[in-house]
Amino acid sequence: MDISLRQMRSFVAVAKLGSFTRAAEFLHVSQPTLTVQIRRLEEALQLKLFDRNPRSVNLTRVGRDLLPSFERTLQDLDSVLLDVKHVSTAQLGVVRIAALPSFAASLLPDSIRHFRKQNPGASFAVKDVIASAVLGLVRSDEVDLGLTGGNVDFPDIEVLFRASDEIRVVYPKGHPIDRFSRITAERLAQFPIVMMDGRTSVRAVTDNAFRKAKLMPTPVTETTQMMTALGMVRAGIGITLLPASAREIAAEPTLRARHISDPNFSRPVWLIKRKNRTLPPLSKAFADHLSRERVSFLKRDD
Amino acid sequence: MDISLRQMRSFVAVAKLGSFTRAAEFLHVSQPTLTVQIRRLEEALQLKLFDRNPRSVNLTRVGRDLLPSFERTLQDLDSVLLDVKHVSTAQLGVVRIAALPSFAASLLPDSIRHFRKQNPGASFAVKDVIASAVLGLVRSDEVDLGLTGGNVDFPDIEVLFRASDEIRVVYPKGHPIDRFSRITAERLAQFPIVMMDGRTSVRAVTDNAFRKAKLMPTPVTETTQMMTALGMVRAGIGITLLPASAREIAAEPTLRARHISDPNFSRPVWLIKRKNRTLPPLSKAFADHLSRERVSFLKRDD
DNA sequence: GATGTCCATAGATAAATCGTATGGCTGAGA
DNA sequence: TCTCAGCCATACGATTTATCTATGGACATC
Repeated sequence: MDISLRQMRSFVAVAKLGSFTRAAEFLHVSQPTLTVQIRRLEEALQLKLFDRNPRSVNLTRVGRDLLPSFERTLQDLDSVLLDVKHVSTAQLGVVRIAALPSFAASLLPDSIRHFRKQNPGASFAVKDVIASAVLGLVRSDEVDLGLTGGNVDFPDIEVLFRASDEIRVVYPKGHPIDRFSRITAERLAQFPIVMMDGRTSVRAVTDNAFRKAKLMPTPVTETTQMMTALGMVRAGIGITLLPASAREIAAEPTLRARHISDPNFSRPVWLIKRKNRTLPPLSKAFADHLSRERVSFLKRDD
Repeated sequence: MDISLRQMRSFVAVAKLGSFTRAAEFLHVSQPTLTVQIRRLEEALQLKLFDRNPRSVNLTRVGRDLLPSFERTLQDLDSVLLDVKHVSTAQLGVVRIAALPSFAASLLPDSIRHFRKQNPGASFAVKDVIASAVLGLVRSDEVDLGLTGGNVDFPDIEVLFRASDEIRVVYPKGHPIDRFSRITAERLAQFPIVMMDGRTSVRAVTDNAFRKAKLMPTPVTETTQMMTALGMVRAGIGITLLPASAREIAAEPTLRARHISDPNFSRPVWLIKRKNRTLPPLSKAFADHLSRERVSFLKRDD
């Protein structure tokens, strides 16, 4: 014989209201229902909980001792269930997302701001890590979503959304390249280029684009940070190639960033999750939000 | 739609064992039962809790977040229910009892010691107060049992047990009264008597006994404490009249205590409870214990 | 491609729950 | 003392819920 939550709620109601009839009203059930519930509870506990008289209902001492425990248990449970309700209706939750540092700095902040306008109960846990770490965090369920570039073609990874982050050429105003109306890989190769370090995903993309165009431009300098590359460009050392999403470009008002007429100069942006894993409602909502959102510097690949 | 404790237990079992089949074994139910329980729970919460694959069952993130709450709630409840079980089987509990100070010092300590030999889980809350306070504490449910003398004939008071505490005469060895084989009220009245204070229940009994015998013995001294009366007797000031239950008599090895051949020299001892109130199992057991127990200085009035 | 493992589904049966109608007890008031 | 009102307990039929057995379907392994 086991006890039920309904029995516990019935017990608390009768104890607090001191009457089966009033408790029945309160719980929207008939009075005999409560009689049976309490009797079953007493049978299960093998304890008399109430002393009944036609005139009054009184807790026995063991009933009185038991009341606070049951009450606390029910309150705890109800507060958990209320939280659950908010989670299930996507009113509350933590969106755990791993992203490449460039996306974490450019794409995510505005998206999160917009999303939180409509979902004030959303909080975010953003991990800005390199591409392989994004995959690792997604695989180990430490994050719900991953925002990354590179290869994501794995059997345990599902792509929710794909876009392109265009790689642009950045040069000082008045630079000779500015006179071309269309800028191609060949044109770029004619100028000294400040290139990103070989381990960065940007460099992987540009190297690949030049290889496809059968060109081998020589880097005049290599930098790890985009900010450093821009400093070089400002100083007139050369031009550079940076993703459109890079916020750093805006920090240098004397520089111009322009589109390159070559589809290879773009890196893919993937929103991924672990395959066969259900997203929390709020994370799902954020994923949908990202998919719907038109980000100026991203090209949608639908 | 409401959730049930069984659903919660099913959820925890499946989550911890990572398998519907193993959880079903563990809970001694069939596997489809668990499938249905979990589905119902998910419907009630409007949340997917598990990602099912034919090869593995994994908690979703919301499921993972929910698990500790449910687990804690169930553990709390189980520990309460375990306590309840011990209480219901009279293995555990607090016996709350109000008693006249004389009974609290004489009758109760040995009874409690014997009772605790058989019921090691019993603890006691003893209030030693005057008779009217005993009634008050019983009426207000602050104690389960009352041990008192005097009048207990009230409609809201139930007598569980009645005995008599014999009033004995106490005198120094070799005192002239010692030569009588039977001691009557008349014999007592021939000697100077150290009497208890008029407000004590002992004095009420002896006054009444002498009045019934149409005697008016004059007190040579009045004392409030039994110990003081005994000191007077030891010093040869007179004889005194004390209840057989008085432990103080044993402290004076040069004194003798003897029965008085007059049924009026005894005070009633009542074990009472509030009428229409169920006793906790352990308090009930103690009341039964008191009723069964043969106390040397108490005469049972069955 | 066959097989085994595991979860989901379907249908039948047993159990529990609930509401209506009714009975029984107690205390207040005539 | 009697009657009545108020309140809880009981009985019974209807509905819902829980459970089991049998079986289907998906995926991984060999």
